Amino acid sequence: MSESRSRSFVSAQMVADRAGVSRSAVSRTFTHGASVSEATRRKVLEAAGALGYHVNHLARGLRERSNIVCLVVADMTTPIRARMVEVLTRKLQAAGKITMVINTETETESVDSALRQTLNYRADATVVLSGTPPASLIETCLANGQQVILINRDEDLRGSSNLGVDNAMAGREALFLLRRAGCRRLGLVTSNARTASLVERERVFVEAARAAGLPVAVTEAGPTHYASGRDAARRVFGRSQAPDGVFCVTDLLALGFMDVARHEFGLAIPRDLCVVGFDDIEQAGWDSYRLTTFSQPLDAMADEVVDLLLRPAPGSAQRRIIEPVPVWRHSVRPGPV
Amino acid sequence: MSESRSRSFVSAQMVADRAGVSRSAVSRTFTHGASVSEATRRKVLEAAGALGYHVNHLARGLRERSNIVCLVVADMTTPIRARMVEVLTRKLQAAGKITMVINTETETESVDSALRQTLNYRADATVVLSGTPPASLIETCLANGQQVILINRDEDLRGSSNLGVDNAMAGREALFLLRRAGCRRLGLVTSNARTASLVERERVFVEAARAAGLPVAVTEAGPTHYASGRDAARRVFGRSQAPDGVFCVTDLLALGFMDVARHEFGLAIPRDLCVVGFDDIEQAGWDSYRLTTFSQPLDAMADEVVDLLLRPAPGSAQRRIIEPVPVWRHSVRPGPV
DNA sequence: TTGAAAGCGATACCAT
DNA sequence: ATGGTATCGCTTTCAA
Repeated sequence: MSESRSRSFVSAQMVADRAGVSRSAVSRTFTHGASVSEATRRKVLEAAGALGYHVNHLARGLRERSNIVCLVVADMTTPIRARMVEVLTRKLQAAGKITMVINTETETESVDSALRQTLNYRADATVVLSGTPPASLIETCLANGQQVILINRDEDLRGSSNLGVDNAMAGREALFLLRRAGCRRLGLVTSNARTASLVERERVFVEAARAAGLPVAVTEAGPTHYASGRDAARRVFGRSQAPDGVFCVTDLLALGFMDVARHEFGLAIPRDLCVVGFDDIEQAGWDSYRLTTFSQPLDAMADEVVDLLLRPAPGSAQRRIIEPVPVWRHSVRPGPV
Repeated sequence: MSESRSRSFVSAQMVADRAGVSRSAVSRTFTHGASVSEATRRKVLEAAGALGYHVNHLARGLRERSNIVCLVVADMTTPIRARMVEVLTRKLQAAGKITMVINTETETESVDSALRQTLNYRADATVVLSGTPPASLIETCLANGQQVILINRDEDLRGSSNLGVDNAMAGREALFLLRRAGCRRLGLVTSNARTASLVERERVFVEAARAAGLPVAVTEAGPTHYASGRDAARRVFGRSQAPDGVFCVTDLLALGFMDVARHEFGLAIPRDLCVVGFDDIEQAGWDSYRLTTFSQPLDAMADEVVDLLLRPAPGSAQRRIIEPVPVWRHSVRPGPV
């Protein structure tokens, strides 16, 4: 009867009518591990197929978990972020979750409204890749039984789970690499984003260098992009005392830095200049760059997120640090010239 | 009372109880353009704030549109795809929609299950960026009142709206550029993906060249990635008759191609070799490449998608072709040597 | 195994 | 302007 109207979703009731069974039978057929006779099951499946029935997860989510996970992210076109989104959506999907992406566009824009959306859609969890959510809102998410997972945020907000890479290690290791290459005049290039991760890499690198008696010229460029790396290089090599070893806190910065150093100042890498990056984006491996850098173990991080989601005890908010892995390529000499 | 239990979402009823009004009043307060007295409104808002209430969009979606849009996409880490996803999520969000991302991982993997998810969550529309959905499923989506928008798919499936760039124009223009540069031995590099877009660019380029009396050596590499461009270059320059003008159907292919041509075969670009790409990914503009290419008008495409969604007459499935815009950089000479 | 019925949370319609 | 009620589609008791 009512199926003829089309142009609207088909419900379990319609399937039940057509199959000549009760609405409950239909529900059971699609609920894993429910008891239905083979005969009923077949009838239901047949009717469902004919009608094009699909279980309404919205309605299902009314009573239990929605299986929705929100991803709050800015700067999605950045290679590293794109990879994070890809890995997360893929692994979440494999775990039976569906991902809602909330694009906060700029790091500064309020994550606030994003968190609210997350609440509106009754997401089981929110994964924050960008920005700093206000503590009060996190409180609200938690109070509503929603998990909050912060990635590379380091803000250490109570109740939220934190996941990040060991930035200190990267800072120390970068210094080690440059010193081993015999670099004497060190430089550090960072962006004006000043996120906790970036600041930490800078701090450790500079402090370790200072401890070794090597001062570091710090250059703060614009946003964490290729163009900022270029700008930084122009500034750095315009000065009298140009560095011969530079740690760029991000691959994108490093790539822009290298291009200007080479094409505008005629520097040979790694002969005249050694460069270390961070992230190991795909482009870092391209023949024109062959950048020595640190790879973020994205798979491991995504696995951890899924694990956190599936874990029965969400109360135990924790902080997990994952080690980045050094990737030696050719932008740093293996030893002094 | 019940608010103390926490660990569960707060409902309109709780807010109503606390504010001492009816559940309807709460609903009205949050429905745009409903009539509530200022006094009631204030009481509701106050209670809602205290309780941390957020309208349940899942429940709302039970009766009317869900405002969910599904994005079916593979190969998300690819710069062009990442940008598409970014633009779409951003513009959809601005239009009051929320985006669900379904990662189909590989072009070949069944878009089938993705479409089903879309149906499960009662998405108002599905935007397909990758893969070829089976016609029958599209049928089902449409029958359920869901819009289907295919981007750069060209499969021309009945009922779905199609959006794409003018690949023929790019093929023709690429040839024009290379001929003007005085190239005599033409080459074309494509991937084994053989999507409609890629095939079309190839077809038009080759046919136009043939018409002009210039044969084209076609090289089909692996997937549409940087590594495939490198492989192609190795194959192409290993042969006796190396080309002096090449159209790579994708920037990623072009970049890999350029790197090998330069670093492994010592070719100077554009002196010894001219290269044209397609997509205008960010890296194409980097100093190491300065690739002449065509830019996909992603903003316009996203606007069109939003427009399609908001349009009252979804019955009129249409096909919109948008012109890519040539981006002249330095991988092609302005004239003969 | 099966069907009837009670929610889940919100909105639209109807009276008031 | 306000409150009561039906309804959306599903899952889950509870009886039979």
